[in-house]
Amino acid sequence: MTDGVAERSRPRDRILETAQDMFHKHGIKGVGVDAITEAAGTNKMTLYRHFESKDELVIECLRATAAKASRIWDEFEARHPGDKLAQLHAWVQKASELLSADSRGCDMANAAVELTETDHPARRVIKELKEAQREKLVALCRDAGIGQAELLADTLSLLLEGARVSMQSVGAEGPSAQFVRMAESLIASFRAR
Amino acid sequence: MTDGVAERSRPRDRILETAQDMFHKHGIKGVGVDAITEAAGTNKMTLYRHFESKDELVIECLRATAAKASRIWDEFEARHPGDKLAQLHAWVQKASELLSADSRGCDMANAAVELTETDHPARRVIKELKEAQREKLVALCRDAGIGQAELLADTLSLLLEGARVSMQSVGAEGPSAQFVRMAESLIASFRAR
DNA sequence: TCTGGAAGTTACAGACCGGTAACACCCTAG
DNA sequence: CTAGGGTGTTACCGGTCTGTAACTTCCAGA
Repeated sequence: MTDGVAERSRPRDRILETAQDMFHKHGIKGVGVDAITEAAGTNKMTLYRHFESKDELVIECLRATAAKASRIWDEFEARHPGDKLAQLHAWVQKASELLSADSRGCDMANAAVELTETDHPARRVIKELKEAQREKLVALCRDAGIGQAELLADTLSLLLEGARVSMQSVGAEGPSAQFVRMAESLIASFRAR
Repeated sequence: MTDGVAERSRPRDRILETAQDMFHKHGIKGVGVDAITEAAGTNKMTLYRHFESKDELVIECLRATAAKASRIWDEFEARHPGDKLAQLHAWVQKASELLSADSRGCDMANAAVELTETDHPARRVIKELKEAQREKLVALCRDAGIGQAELLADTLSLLLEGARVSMQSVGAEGPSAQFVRMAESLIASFRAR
């Protein structure tokens, strides 16, 4: 049967895509490799021929997710070429849209919550990817002409991260409902300084 | 052997305390009931005589955690009786202290991330407890004489929630390092309106 | 048409999981 | 001293987990 994953792509790609989706929805420890391969229309042996372990698969999924996020940033630049302030507003808008569309939050943050072993191989990858995203937002704020760019970027980061996790515990009608308002008035106040 | 849990309390109390600690450190799905009972210096049968299932134990742990948090709020009132603004600053201070002391974040939010089944019995408890905490912070902001009390409370909530989860993915040197500064300047700007 | 590698199949190992049954023990209240 | 409830012990159930072995099937390219 088809599972939403294109049937005629290569097994490795199907596994990666299916795993991303299932890890996102059910958590990492909430999904077994058997379930992934079945949903991907393949089998366990094929998974282990392409990924040396479940942990390795998790890491590849996180990288893929980060790559998708990166493509969204490209859209900002494409839609508002050179206009960094407009891109920052677009970031807020897009973040809000993703919040409404999906209540399971950020895969990397969720993974960090689930994978508690301090030496888990995925942890350093999570940290690297999150740091890269932070750098990007700081650069965007700075290039948008904001003075305390790091502080604004970090505040926006925490707001979004908080909105994503709040969504999962109290739902969409909780504090996260006001995210856009908070972010926009924050940007305004930083621009006024 | 002793495990930090008082040896001469009742088994039920030892189990509850140990489970809280282990769920907090290693996550819910990362700890088995065997490990809990062993660390609590008792056995599985005794656990199941006091709690009808692991899920039920999880719920009791969350309630206990919320009760501890509630006691912290009592301290605010005790230390700054009647002075709600001082209590709000104390809230910021205390939040920051807890952030520094422990990088595993909020048990309820973490549980919400781990327990993805929408009908999991713990989810409604999490929602109730989180909503109660929200109410408290809103009331504190309002009683401190702040106009848009709900908005400030929700913004502070998201900042703290974000700081707690950011801590787990990027560490203490990430955006969460600026939490106090963000919170205080936010309070100041709300007071100025 | 032949061949070699990728993919599928089945079965299994070994560990862990939540939860239960049956029974022995101990300690305290009467 | 005795009875009984709380507790400890051991063994087990059925299920799930990650990961592997051995074998078969399929299909594309030479």
